[in-house]
Amino acid sequence: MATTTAAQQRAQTKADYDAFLAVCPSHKLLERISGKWVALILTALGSGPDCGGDPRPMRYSELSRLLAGVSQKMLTQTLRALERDGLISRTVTPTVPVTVSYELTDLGLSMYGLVRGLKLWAQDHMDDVLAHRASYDETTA
Amino acid sequence: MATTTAAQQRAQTKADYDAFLAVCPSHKLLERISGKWVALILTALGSGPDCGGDPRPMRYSELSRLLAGVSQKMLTQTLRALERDGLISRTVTPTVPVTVSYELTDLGLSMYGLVRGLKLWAQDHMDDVLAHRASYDETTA
DNA sequence: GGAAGTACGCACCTCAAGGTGCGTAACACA
DNA sequence: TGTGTTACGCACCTTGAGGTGCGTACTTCC
Repeated sequence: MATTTAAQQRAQTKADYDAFLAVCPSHKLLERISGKWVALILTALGSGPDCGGDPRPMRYSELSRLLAGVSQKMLTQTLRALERDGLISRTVTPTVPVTVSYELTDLGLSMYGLVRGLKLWAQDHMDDVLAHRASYDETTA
Repeated sequence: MATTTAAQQRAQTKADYDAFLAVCPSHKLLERISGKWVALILTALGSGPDCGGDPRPMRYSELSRLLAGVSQKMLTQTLRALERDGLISRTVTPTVPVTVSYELTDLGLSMYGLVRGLKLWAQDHMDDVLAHRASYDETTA
């Protein structure tokens, strides 16, 4: 058959789209930023422990205490991933027990700006969203 | 024992933090926006099929063809969730085969602005990130 | 008469993100 | 002697987001 069926056509289109998604920069950004602890870490490093100050380097144990819910494994894993992407820098000081501190790079600071934008939008509009959600559930139930 | 041990103290702090995360608006926003197809749908409805135009209502089948990778189940599920949150509106026209069209609400349009911000950042900085990632992998391997 | 479109619902399955728990080497403090 | 801290590595396990496939009720086109 020289003619392609509609099904074949759809499969091809879908494959093309998947390939597009695999290289799409926006998609990769969402993958990074949507990690469960990424935004929390960026915010901590970008605005200090009180979430209202200036960017400041922090130690591993300090982050661990601040983000009390994070497991050590996930904290390490997330920090490594952010360092890999050039968003934070890792500094080891060989004191008696080793001291490791993490700091936002310029690129990381720029991404923190994005996260802060998300936070501001959430503060402004998220209660609207939750109100809609509640009323939807009410009328549907 | 009247004194709390260090372990008990940590457990309490972690419980408090988990409770905080459960109601944190920013966290809820991230949960919504990081769905695999959410940003794609918002972008489609917010800037037309060519990703460069104006907001425009679209039919279910039109979205399905545009986002060629999405399964019918996920498309329906995501649209429902967005409708539940008051971000899009669903309109049913009882033609011969039913016609359903989806459109951004004002709230959804506002969230689309956020997504567009993410897209612009990605276009500007994501190759930096990927470059860092590649060089990190190179020196580590 | 078989294929295709319209907008889904439902049941089942996979896979990876994230969590849990244990071990470390060297030291301080009680 | 035992508990705590520092910054992890490693092995195992759970959970849920997302995917796959099938069915529908009606119609139109080739």
